[in-house]
Amino acid sequence: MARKIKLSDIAEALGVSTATVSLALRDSGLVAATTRDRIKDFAREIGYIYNRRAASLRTSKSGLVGVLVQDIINPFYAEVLHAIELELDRSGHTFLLSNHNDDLEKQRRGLETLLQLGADGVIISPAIGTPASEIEMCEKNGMPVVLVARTVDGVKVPSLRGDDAFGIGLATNHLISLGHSRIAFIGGTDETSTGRERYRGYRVAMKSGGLPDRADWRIEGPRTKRAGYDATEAFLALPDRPTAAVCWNDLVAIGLMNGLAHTGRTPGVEISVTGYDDLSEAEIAMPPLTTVWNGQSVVGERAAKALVSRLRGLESAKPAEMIRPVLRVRESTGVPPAGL
Amino acid sequence: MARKIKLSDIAEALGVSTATVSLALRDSGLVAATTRDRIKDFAREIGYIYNRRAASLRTSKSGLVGVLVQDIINPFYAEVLHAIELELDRSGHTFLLSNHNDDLEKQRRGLETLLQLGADGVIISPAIGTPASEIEMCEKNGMPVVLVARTVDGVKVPSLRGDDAFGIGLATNHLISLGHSRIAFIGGTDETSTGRERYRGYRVAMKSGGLPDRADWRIEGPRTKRAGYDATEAFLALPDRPTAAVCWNDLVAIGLMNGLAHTGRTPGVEISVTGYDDLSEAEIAMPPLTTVWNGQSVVGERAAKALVSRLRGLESAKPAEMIRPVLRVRESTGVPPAGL
DNA sequence: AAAACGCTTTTAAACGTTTTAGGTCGCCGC
DNA sequence: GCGGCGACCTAAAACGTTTAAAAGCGTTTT
Repeated sequence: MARKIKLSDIAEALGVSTATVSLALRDSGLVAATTRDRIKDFAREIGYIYNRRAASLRTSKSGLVGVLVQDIINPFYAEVLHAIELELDRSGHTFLLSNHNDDLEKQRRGLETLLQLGADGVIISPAIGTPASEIEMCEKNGMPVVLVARTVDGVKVPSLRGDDAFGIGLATNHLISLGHSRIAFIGGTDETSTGRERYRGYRVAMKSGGLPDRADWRIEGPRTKRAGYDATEAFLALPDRPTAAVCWNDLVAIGLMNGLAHTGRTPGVEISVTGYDDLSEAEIAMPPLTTVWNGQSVVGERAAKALVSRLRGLESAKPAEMIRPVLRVRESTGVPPAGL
Repeated sequence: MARKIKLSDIAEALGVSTATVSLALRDSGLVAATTRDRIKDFAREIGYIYNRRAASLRTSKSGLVGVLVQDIINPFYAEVLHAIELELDRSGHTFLLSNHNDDLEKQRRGLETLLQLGADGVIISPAIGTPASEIEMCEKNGMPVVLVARTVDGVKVPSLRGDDAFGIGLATNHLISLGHSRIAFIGGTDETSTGRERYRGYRVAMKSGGLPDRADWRIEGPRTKRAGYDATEAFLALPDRPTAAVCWNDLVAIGLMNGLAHTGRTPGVEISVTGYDDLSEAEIAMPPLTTVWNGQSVVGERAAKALVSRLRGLESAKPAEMIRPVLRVRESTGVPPAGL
């Protein structure tokens, strides 16, 4: 590979100064149109590559936005990310993706790397147990933060997420109105803000429906298909076996439905199951899954917009915003089997 | 936010030169242990943040590695990415993820951004129709490339992928040995190297089993669950309806199985279905999916290793490497129904 | 004739590191 | 008392941009 071409090479070849070249390449009105075209044509011709590190050293803007989530494999995040990417593309930012797997140390390293790279801002779904100080550290160093999907107590940065308690309430009430009275809650953990909200939503709905919210009908666990599948046995062994299960998310629900099917039971007939998120997969699951749309596209889009507006210096008006979830009734829920 | 702290701030406060600080922070043996500790302690105390842009401007090493794939939502890539990340982490590189959705223009922008950022190298699963010149452009500009999952004709960079023709042969032969003679091929496209290889593998297996490889038993399409689901109708309407389907990947296979289930058929009994990839999901699908492990973890790991060794200046010995796939027999395949 | 003006271009400093090529100092052996 | 050595430290240039300030220049105004 030949030595890298730089502004001064162009300047020299064309008999102008680097300042002119720099301005011309950025379409500044300060340089004459003919000069500009001559410079741009020549630059293209010799394959000049703009050096962002040098530029950003000078301007202290990098055009980079970090995005840190728990797990990029989770389709919920994948949908959020897709929306974020679309929006950041539009505003000319490059996005730098990483996952932290709920590992605080890994998250810290990720944020530090972003700081070192001079990222203009970061959108993060914080790991379990993230202290407010971690977020403040970023802000203090001039890297604005926007939170998605989860929140951190005691931090005053924009935060975009679905109204989990309300959403789970929709699913629970739907089951109650079908006639179920024994309803389990499967998957997830109380360690996240999301977790506490969802479980709370379930308990509130149960209580306000005059039903027991028995702690022994709660099965905690990871938030994957595999976890839902693995919970099947525990679910079937529950005391006064419930006739329905409110699942943490669609993945758990689909895993559970597969598990039930493997034991010869038909989800939606013998056992009703609800999911959460409304992944694109929910509709074609077997049976199609009753679930709650969690606004992932809206969350992603607004988060990106909130960050971009902070970058432009317009402090975002609303520090936190809740997206209202929507119930999607399909075939995984039905009336409880006769004779209970 | 206060002005950013830099080396010279530390140097000044401690009455040493920036050179000493720079060396000390990087644990150079050139500075006395006591000085080093004093500097490092002070740096930590005042919250110094290393400026990588400035450093890399000087060293022309960025520590960044770009990873460009078709679609991060696809769990196949997700598993490859996971392996890559693990490996790059180990070698101290930061990875910069992007997807191109098989859009050549988007891929070009992605590569250009990486070049501008001074990425040390890139691991890419090239978009459909990527010309060799695109890859060469990167190489020419000092950014080494490693290909994963797909390859580009006429390019001499390391390339890591599964042996698709062989793998699909395993699945097809498995069906033939169960007694199936009418076998469809569902999903994918001939536009990628992978596509051509898989279809070729199917045809070779059919022919060598003495069976017809009818072109009208091929249903092309996207490589998603939804596409598999949507192909159900077309599959059921195929002339001399096949008793089995070799699917492009697990996603298509699971979609098809769900589709078949929705029409009241039992996959694995009335219709045998094979997948490809052996995603973690395959095992808990309903029914558990017979599929072919595509070596995604191995592909990712070796790709990262190949790139790292190129970065270290040891040109990788083998330019292309094929991972040998493995058949995993589960319950989605069985003997054809009696009376055909 | 000088001043003012508009348009275009240039000069030169700055951004925060790394690294080369010394410099200083104390000590040793003579 | 000097040369040499080792250990530690530093001055200064370099990396490739951007940008504030200034300058050049041809025309017009005063």
